[in-house]
Amino acid sequence: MVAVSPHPNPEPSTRIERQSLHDAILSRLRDMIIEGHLVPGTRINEGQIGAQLGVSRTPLREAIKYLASEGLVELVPSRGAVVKSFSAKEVLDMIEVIRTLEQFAGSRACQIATNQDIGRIRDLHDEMVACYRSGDRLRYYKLNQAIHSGIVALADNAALSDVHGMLQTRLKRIRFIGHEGPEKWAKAVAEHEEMIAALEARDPDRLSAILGRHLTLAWERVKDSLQP
Amino acid sequence: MVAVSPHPNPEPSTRIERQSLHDAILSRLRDMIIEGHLVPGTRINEGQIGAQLGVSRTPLREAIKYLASEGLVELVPSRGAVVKSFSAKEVLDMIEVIRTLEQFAGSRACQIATNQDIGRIRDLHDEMVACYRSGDRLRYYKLNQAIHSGIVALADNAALSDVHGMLQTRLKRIRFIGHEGPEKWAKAVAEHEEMIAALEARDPDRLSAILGRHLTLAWERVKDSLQP
DNA sequence: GCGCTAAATGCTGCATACAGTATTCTTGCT
DNA sequence: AGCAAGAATACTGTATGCAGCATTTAGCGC
Repeated sequence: MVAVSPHPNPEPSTRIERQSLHDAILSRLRDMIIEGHLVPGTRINEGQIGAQLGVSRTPLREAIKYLASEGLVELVPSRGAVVKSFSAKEVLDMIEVIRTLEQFAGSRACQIATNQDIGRIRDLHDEMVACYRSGDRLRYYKLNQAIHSGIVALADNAALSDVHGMLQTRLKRIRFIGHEGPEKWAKAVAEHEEMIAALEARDPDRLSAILGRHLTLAWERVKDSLQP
Repeated sequence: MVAVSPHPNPEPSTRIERQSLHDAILSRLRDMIIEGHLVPGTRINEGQIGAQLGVSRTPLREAIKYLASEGLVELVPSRGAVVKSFSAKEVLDMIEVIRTLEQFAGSRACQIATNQDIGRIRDLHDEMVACYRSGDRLRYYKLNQAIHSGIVALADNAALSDVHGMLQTRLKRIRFIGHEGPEKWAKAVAEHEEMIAALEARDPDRLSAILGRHLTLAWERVKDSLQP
């Protein structure tokens, strides 16, 4: 059983030719993992995926090595790459590191962000709230991520954005699955509102506290859908 | 000018055949970067390095992609990989993230580490002090790193160890160069002693404070040898 | 029918070959 | 001599081929 895609032979529809092939393969693979087309625990068949993407195994293997360093796949000697599957503890660990990073970022942001920077986050937030009201979950999800990345970016620390982005990417698949009930969703939106307010008030302690709570909620949202 | 190695033709002495070729190439490349044989800013000539290592370009390129994700090299389209060079701000940013991570790790360690775990860190510390007294800088340096990684490991958080290790790796080259004067070195050793004491006392606040100071010292130690 | 062994298949890991692009060198001009 | 344009070289990016290992399948004995 390979189960690489729900569509066994879905025409090589999504061929690749834009920009750098490496980057293109990379994002396609990431998407396939995040969206669940590549199920955790399954081996990546280079021949098959290569054919599906319309590239030879060489650049595909290079992209896989990159993903391995990102932690999305695991390299098993003589058996190629396996889509990494995360235990509940591993997910919790990631969330706790993200919490730490975002709290640090938030404090910095309160110090150095310009009003304009904060305004841009507020705009994203307003847009996200609109998606919440209209029930547009996918766009909500994207904007949610953008806000968190945005706050981290306000800290103006490349290494911070790097590691935060890496952990976010690892979690994307988990978050992508989880669909919270209406109460938790409402709570999440309310917390976001508080976050933005604390940021606008440039109150690092308040921002830190609310970010902490928010990530605890994120954990509660996904924890039940995970293996021990 | 390529300037890949100080020795233009140093016999292909260090051929590779052990374990997984991928891992072997990876650590060789990391060493070459950390030890300065591959100077920041220079392009990596796949043919030359491949010949030097005794492997073809294919697995070498795969390893390079891995290093790119680790942030040790940068991929430039149609020009291959360039050894990443870090500005002073980037280094400072990394150190601040490491500080945040280690403080989080330290707090956790105070809560969950066993006495035996802490004892092992103490042993490393004692060994390091011995190297300090005997002036064995290289071993001191290695043990220093091991202690910091060890404290992070005590937090029992894989994601934390991951990102901490990644940033440590990026900084290794910088640290490798910096040779502090006797006063700063003595100060560093004294701080380490305090760190271990705080850990043994399981006092997270004290440990956090000393870790913070220690990393500030690390910054002061290297900042002058960096470009703006 | 069940388990074991051996052949056959499939896949990974590495090397090589080739095409396209950047870089360097050369040549001719001012 | 200095500069520009074109040729020659060198290197990267991708595909393909082949050897070795893993897995599956077929055959055989019990």
